[in-house]
Amino acid sequence: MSTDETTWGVGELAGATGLTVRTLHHYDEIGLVRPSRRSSAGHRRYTAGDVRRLHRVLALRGFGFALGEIGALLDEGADGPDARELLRRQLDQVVDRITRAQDLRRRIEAVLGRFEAAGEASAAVLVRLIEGMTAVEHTYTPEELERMAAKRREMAERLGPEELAAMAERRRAAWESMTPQQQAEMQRSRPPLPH
Amino acid sequence: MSTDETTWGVGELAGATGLTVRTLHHYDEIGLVRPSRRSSAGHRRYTAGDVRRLHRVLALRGFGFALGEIGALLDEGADGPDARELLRRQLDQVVDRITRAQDLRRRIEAVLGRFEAAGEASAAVLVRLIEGMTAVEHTYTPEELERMAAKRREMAERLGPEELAAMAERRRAAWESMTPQQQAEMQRSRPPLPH
DNA sequence: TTGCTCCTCACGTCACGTGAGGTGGC
DNA sequence: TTGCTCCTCACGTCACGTGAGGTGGC
Repeated sequence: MSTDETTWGVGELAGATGLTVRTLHHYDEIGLVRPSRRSSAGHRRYTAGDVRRLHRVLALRGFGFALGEIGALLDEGADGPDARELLRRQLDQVVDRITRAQDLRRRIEAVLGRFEAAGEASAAVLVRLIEGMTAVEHTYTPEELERMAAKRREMAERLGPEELAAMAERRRAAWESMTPQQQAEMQRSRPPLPH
Repeated sequence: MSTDETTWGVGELAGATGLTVRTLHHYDEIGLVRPSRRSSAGHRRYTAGDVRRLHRVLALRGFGFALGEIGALLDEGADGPDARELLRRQLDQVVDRITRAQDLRRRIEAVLGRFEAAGEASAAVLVRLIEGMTAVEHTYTPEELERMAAKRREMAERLGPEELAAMAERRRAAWESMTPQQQAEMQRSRPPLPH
């Protein structure tokens, strides 16, 4: 049995996979995908086995795993990470990402609607609109928020953007008149700010 | 008119906002929110105006803007960024994030289902399942993919995970038997891999 | 004197991007 | 000899986290 001598250069592989050469260098550096050979000039030579490993890496990467996790999954002994658990955690994270992104989307669309309704397109107007939507909401329970949201939707049909901005301004002024302790009190139920 | 002398310390403000002290230091460093004063000992003292600015920053941050964009929005002269455009771009990005996250969610759920149906819970099985789902799909048109997906769903009911893994293995072997040029040819329509 | 808060460096994170300066094969 | 690909440092990105070592007010 002689070993199969077909190997690929880093540029060929980059072209075939859509990766950059730098990315392949990186995977080599961190030990994720190492070319089994080097040419006499020190150039990386990837064997069929290396290419196979690379494609597993890319498949796993497409599922959202971190490079470290991918390495652990591919190199596992009996000790490796619990694959099932890892996958479930991935799922939880994605679901969470979806939820928060959808929430953000609704908020952006709401502001965008009011913003485009406003005659003036200045950044100041935008800031006030966003300020108005953000400031007090976290203070209330979900049910209260729902009622307020409904009320606000209703009002948005009667009031123009300027009046809404004025209201936000009043809320802001109220907030600023509080001591930090009172502010903290109002925000107690609030989780670390979204990222 | 005498200036209002009420000021807040960095710790107070951190407590009230849920930020860390380090975050406030960071915002100071990059010039986003600077305390107007320092105590004789060099401690940061935030005025009501500073606190106001901080809250605008947090409101904008909650809408997904980068700190640099927030600074530009708050400090804009007539030259500042086009707020409307910025907001629209935000929306586009979120919509895109949602789409990709939902797609990933479906793929994870599909693999998770097959994985939990499989008796063996090893990482190797997971890798093969994911490999099988990823490898060839990018080669075909959306319609072909749809047909294949239907076929696969149908087969998944008849075949066990081992057989599916064996099929993935055959696809992989076929892929590896190609030259990089042929592989590139097959992947030509494929965008840079998802991140 | 003991805690507590505050301060300023300064390196680490994650997955590479982007030059900088140089060498080898066609 | 000219291009082209390849090489190895090594700093930059983004929004902070995390000590390290030290000072000031109650």
